[in-house]
Amino acid sequence: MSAVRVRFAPSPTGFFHIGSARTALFNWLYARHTGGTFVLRIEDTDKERNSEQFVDLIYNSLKWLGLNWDEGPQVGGAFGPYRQSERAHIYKEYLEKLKAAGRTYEKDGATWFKLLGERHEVFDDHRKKTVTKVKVAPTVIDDLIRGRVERLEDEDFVIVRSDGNPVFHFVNVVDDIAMQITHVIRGEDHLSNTSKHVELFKAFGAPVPQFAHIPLILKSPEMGQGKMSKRDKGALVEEYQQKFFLPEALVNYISLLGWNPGDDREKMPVAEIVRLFELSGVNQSNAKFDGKKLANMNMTYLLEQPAERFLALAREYFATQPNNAAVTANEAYFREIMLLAQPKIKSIDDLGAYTGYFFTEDFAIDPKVKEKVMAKGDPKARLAELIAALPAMDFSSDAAIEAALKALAESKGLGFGDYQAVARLAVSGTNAGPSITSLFRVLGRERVQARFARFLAA
RNA sequence: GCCCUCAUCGUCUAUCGGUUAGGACAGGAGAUUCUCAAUCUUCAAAGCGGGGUUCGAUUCCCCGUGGGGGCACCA
Repeated sequence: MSAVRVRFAPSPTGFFHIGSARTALFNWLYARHTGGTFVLRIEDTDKERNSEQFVDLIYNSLKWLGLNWDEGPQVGGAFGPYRQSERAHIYKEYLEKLKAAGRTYEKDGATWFKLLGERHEVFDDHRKKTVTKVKVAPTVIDDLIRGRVERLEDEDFVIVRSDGNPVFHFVNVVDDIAMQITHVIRGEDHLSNTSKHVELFKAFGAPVPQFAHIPLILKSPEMGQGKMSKRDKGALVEEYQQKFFLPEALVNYISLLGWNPGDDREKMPVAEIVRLFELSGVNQSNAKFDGKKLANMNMTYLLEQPAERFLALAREYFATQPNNAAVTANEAYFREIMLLAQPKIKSIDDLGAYTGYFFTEDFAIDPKVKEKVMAKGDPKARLAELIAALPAMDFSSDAAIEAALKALAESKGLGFGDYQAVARLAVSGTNAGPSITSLFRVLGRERVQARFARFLAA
């Protein structure tokens, strides 16, 4: 068996979305699993809709996801160039082969691919025009995921437009031949096109690659009906990058859309996915995208990040935030706060909201929380007692603070909770956060004291 | 309209003809806790319909139905 060569061939006509990422991932996984070659090819033949900005986005998204390519733009390879806009001479050469074989003709200024068989005219009432049908046997597609699929390809089709530009079906097949692609792994939306491609491969006398049409990713029920498109919220890889999702969490999640390891495992390191990935394990039905499950996956990854990685991500995140008080904060202070936040947040981009009050005295008091806290007992009195106790309190550790607070509560015949809620509100403006003892210790006596006083005065 | 394709909890999925149809996310309840999360326990939740084949079908076949995709001088 010859070495596996797969390709991911996006067209830079829009943003890079989850569906593209999954197609790229499955190609990459298969290449890595088999020790084959993963080729990146940019299908930029549609001059109208292409943009260099989208080309860069493809590179950036793939790199962010960790899907490195062995051949393609930026890295080169023996079958370049890897952008279709630079391969015109190759298409010309292949077109000549087809012409020489008598498989083309000119009509309306375009070049058409000629199917073999008897011709007859027929009126197509859906398209409302007369078309020429060719009497042919059905094209057989042997698909690694779908099984045997037959489709009647019975009309000649354009391969070079009247403006001289070759069309997708043609360049796609030429490139797959020229780049010696062995497995075409792509979305099921291409299954109907595949009969055209198979006929072209045969016309070139080239071996037909193995096809593997993977199921599509559909909108989640909240997003509506149909396949997920670039316009859907949450559909763009870029969004997750900007929200500082962990790329390995996204990769893990999308690997589970249409594939599974054959047992109950879901969270797996990518190396394990590579080890287990088989095309035969890819299922046939479309999957709906579930942002909640992705978010959960991201959280579980976040929880187990080593401190240094988490801190690096946190710094990257704060660097993009307009309020950069956290960026200029004392290094040790920043570190301590972030490590308190890590086990609590669901996503890196919660960090701003979750830790804001550590970095400014001008933090908001949540009115709903305030109402709730102030309704129970006599919180102002508790706060006054805390203020009185604070100067003598041992701030050296969480345990010391806890002991002091418990002693205070006990001396008044009250519970820890009677002090905790109001203290937290005064010091952070919210009811969510690290333990009150950590809050005291990290903020320090002076800040706590000042915030208590300010809260009482307000 | 024509062609292709798919069909298990709300969602992602397991099941190689015989299971109390399992797991995960989301949801409910509880435990734990100084709050909020996390965590743990627990509850609810599925074989689209109809025919076959078979001793026995979620599983195999057919027909419906429903979903998805495609039918360009887009990719």
